[in-house]
Amino acid sequence: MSSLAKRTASHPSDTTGSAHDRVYRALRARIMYGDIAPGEALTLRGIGREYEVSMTPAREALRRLVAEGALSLSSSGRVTTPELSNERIEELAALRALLEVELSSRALPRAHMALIDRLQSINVTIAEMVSKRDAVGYIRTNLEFHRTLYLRAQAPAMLAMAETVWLQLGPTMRALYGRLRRTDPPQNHRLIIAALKAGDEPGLRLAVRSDVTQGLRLLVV
Amino acid sequence: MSSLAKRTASHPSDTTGSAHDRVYRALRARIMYGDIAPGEALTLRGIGREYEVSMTPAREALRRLVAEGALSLSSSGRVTTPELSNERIEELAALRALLEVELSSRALPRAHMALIDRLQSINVTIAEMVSKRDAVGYIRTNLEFHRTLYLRAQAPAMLAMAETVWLQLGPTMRALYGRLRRTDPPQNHRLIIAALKAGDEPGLRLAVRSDVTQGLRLLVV
DNA sequence: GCGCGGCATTTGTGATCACAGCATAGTGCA
DNA sequence: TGCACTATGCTGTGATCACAAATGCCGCGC
Repeated sequence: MSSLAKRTASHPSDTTGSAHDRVYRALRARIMYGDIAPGEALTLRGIGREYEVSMTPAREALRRLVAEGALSLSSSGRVTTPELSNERIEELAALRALLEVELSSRALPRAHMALIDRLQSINVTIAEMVSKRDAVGYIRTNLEFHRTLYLRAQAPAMLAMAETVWLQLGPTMRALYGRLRRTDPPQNHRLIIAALKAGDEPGLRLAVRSDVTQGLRLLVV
Repeated sequence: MSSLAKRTASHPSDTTGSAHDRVYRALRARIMYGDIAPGEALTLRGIGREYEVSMTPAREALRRLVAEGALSLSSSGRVTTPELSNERIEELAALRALLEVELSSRALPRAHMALIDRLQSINVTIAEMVSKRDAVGYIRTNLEFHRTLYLRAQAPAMLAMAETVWLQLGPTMRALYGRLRRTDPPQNHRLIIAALKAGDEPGLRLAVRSDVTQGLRLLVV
């Protein structure tokens, strides 16, 4: 409901590229950052109306997101944002651990001071989001922290897979960060930065695994 | 060329489901099993003519495959099967190792005798494909071996990711198995089966890693 | 023989439409 | 008052068309 209003207001009117791609990017960001609740239905004509395109580009954007696992397709062709089972959440968490530990490990030898500064600055923004109770902003900035680190791994295919997992967890993540009350500082992020500074690979792997796993553990009811 | 003729002849006319899904499944199988050479171009109208559908389902099938990384999209919208760089091949091989070692490890405690028998029988078929010099059949049966094992891991999201990697490597695989001349028995598969029988997890991880990595090493020119 | 410019064809994109299936709300009956 | 059924609207599917851009080809000039 509120997301509908926000959505229309906050459209940056990104007119670059083709229509279906514009719709795709907009929806992808909204899903990955938890702006859409699990179980919400998306219709072709609704999307088309919202982004001022016809059904054709809306359909392409939706099907692409379905192909990436960001949306689920009912047997009758209806598209909704998925409600994940506990087993699926655990599996996706395991995938995050597997992929992101490897990515961080590959990024470690290339981590200069400039990168660490950048990560620390992102951490400050995360703390702001926490204090503002901005769930979407929190998720977005948190993932930006991870992406910034993993970009140094020079492994585009692996990073793409990790982002696909984030996308699948997006709608569920919102439920998580609504649940955690305490204004916790990103403690695991500090451990990650410390391990990067020290060049401590085992420590880095452990810190990344903890950061990725721990939040999602709250989700498993 | 020859694949064009074979394609038309070997269509099992799978009429189940919607048109775009039928086209998608057919193309996906052909790509994954190396029936299409790297760099080959696919056109909307061409696919439509070939599978007797209009441009709309053809476009959906192609875009879905592009979303999964099975096909690459040029800046002008042209769709071709990708020609992978060495870095990309190495990265995908690393992904295969990462995912499939984990999958096999999860499958190990659930591996009954029936599964092992099944794997051995698939191995026999692989040997037949090798002796028949049937590259597509070899790749298909080889992947069936892996899929049969990983299905026991009860990790659908992880298996889907592994299959996505197979899909991305598909067109390149054909070039590989055209290159290896010797009629080698699937030695690593024997090691995998032996480790399964013995319940030897470290041995299993090593055998899977070797099997996945070794073939692709030949590809890196 | 080789390179370059212009044209015809092919290609992807997006809009629109007809149609069939599904969901839901409303109605009638017990 | 409760429930079953029907009908209306809504949804996805696939075909077709108009359009613009890019490709590839052919011939001309050097």
